[in-house]
Amino acid sequence: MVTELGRRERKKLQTRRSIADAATRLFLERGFDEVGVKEIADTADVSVTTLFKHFPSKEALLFDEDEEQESALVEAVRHREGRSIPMALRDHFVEAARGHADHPQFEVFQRLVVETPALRDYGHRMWTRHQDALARAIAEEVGAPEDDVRCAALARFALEARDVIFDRPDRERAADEVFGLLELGWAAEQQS
Amino acid sequence: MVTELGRRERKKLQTRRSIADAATRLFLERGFDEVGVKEIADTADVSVTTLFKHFPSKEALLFDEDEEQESALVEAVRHREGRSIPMALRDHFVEAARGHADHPQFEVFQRLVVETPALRDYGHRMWTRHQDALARAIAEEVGAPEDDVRCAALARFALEARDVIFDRPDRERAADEVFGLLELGWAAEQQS
DNA sequence: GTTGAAAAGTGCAATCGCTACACTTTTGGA
DNA sequence: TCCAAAAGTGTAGCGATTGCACTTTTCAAC
Repeated sequence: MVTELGRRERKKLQTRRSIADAATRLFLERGFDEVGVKEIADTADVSVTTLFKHFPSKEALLFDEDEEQESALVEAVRHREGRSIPMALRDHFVEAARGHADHPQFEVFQRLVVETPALRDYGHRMWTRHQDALARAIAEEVGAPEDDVRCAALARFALEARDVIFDRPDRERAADEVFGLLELGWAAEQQS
Repeated sequence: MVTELGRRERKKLQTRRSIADAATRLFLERGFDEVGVKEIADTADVSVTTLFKHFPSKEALLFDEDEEQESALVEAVRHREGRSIPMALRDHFVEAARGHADHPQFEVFQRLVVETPALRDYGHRMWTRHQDALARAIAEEVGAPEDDVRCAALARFALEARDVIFDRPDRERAADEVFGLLELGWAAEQQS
């Protein structure tokens, strides 16, 4: 079902992109706190009002399109080929980290986020938004009630694990240890 | 070493208290977003400048003095009388919840925090600040290096556990399940 | 094709949290 | 007694965000 979007939608997406692009470029060049929304709007050749019609906050300008992340998490739990759920999630994170290692832009992006408190917080909040979706996927996978506590906890822990692992030198080993912590407790009282 | 603080310190603490009290009262009466810092300052009979000399942000007005929480966490890990660390933390949370159940003011306070995104976020950020201290205490307890990954992960998970448990009807059972998830994985590869 | 309503964009004024600045008052100790 | 540090004040201002009234563009029904 390819939704052949008309000129209107196309233009809308276009201005949205041009705003996000301008913001990302300026932020990377000079730092989040050193760039005002006015300047971003000017660079993208739109009004400040328009900018805020497209994005709910200054921080949101940098975190665009993370719907893929959520579905990727859910997929990781679903198609896991015999592995336990914690191990499947571990692999998912490790692979994602490897994927990012390719693009050198990502390194700079991460650096900016980590070093700017406002962005660090916003990013973390966006990330943990996936908790419910992930918990539901896990529950469905093991036939538990949708709001099972253990599933919710595992989802939350897995999402938090990313940050714990992130600032370690050897991330792969860190991932092993952190998810290893969840593995046994999860296996007990659980069929898969 | 009782620090006999002089008139100056006493007055400072006094204005600080009167600001915090005014803020708390107004927030509880009308909601966080419905009260401006100007009004709080006026109520406490100080200038806005003075208010911000005592508190770093509007949110901080409600979360005063949580240094006790950190030491309580560390103590829970230290004096645990044979229990495993996850179980000691579980008990600590359950007891804390029971203690709060006594004061009915606390119910209202919690309600305000949970229902106000800005406060929810701020509270969570303050809470997770304890991660490092807790992780160090755990590491010291089991003789692991100060920055051990498993210790850091257990600390983070335990702190996050509070929120997972909070909105469940039967918090005690929820605590059992959530910390049970950590128990086995922690016990493996660990002497205590 | 024309037209009319919805959607996209604009510019301005205002709110609100927060900070810098220059200033007065208070206070504790030498 | 006196002085430097600390506490407090008022104003002016910044920057993100919103509401409002407005113009322009676009789509679709007629």
